[in-house]
Amino acid sequence: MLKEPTFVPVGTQATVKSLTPEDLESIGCEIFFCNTYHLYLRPGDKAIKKFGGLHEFTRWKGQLITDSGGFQVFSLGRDKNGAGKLTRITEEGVEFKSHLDGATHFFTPEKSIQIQHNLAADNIIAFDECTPYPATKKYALAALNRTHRWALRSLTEHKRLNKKLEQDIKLYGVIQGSYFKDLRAQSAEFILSQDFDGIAIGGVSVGEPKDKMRQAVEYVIPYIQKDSKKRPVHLLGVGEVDDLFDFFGQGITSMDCTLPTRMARGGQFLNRTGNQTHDMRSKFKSQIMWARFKEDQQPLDPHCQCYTCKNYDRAYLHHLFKAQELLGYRLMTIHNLHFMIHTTFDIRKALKDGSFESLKYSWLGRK
RNA sequence: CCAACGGGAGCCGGACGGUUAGGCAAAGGUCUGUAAAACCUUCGUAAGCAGGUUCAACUCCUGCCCGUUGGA
Repeated sequence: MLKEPTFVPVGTQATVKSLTPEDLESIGCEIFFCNTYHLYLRPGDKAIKKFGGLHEFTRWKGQLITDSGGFQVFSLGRDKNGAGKLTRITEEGVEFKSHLDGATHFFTPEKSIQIQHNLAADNIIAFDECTPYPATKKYALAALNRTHRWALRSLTEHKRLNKKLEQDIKLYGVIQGSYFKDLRAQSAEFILSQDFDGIAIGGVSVGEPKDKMRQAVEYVIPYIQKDSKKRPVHLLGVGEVDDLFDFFGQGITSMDCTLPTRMARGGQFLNRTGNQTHDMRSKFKSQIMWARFKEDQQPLDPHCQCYTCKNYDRAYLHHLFKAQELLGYRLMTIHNLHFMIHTTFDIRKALKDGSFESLKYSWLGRK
């Protein structure tokens, strides 16, 4: 489990795209996030179980956490370029149409937990519904209550399997409630009252404005801070640079996000000094393919100590991306993850020695 | 010298007597539990040259130029 603020890279298909476990280790990565739905479809959780689980399969020595498939209820459930929805939700569970071959699969909370035990990450997540945005209060409430029932079913199945398989996997329950203060409160109280090993906050960063996202999280902060068991709290799917400061400072212990790795593959790199702007969304990022970097001999970020910045300049990265060379993706992913993880390390340190507020202000220019 | 085919945007390229397919490249943007090495904008008023036919020519006709291939 994660006791200190931790940034969790996403490696949906049992790989953080383009990186080896050694790369991850050298970046300072302690844990990454795999996906139940994707690995169930391919190569199949049974196949991974034969190898002794994800650790053996991937050769990754650090921690792992698997998502339950709950996010795919949302992401596959929305129309994508008119391609149509791939899910159907009932009380029993969720029917998925595989994005790979269109075959129908049915996920229940029990099934998600069974798959996750087969995958055997250190930490797993209860099956939930990531409610779309915007949602009516009526729908959000119905989805919330269903997610709570699924949480209990997940918990029961999880305990049964931990005992049966003599495993010590940790289960996170997920707080939902969309953007409604009372629903978030209700969900926080319910999830916290149950015997989960960890608490997750879900249903944010699904297309809403940033201030709404921040507010939805802040609705539940008081509850998690009062948790007598002092359990770790994972914020699902959040991880822009300013989010690290906003949430790690308030008791969130971990968050995962695809953004640093996905941005890297699109040529965008994180840096502290790149943009003269107060817009947090673009303040810390630049695009290596910008014409201005064609002959730039500086590293991506002059302050960065990552492998990429210590060895290569922007002009080379610019070239690699223009030529769509694979090395570019790898070097850029190393940089962006290093940036997120080491910024998180700085936050850890600052929280311990009391300098957090000034560190945050120096980055964001606000409290 | 003869013959066939061809000549279009920075490049590739289909269609077609009337509204410039589509790519690539270029310049920007977007993304928060990865259907994502993805997606979205913008930008292209171009037709070897000279004439002709036509209300209208990238398209049809004539000549020339250039290229490829084959032949003498």
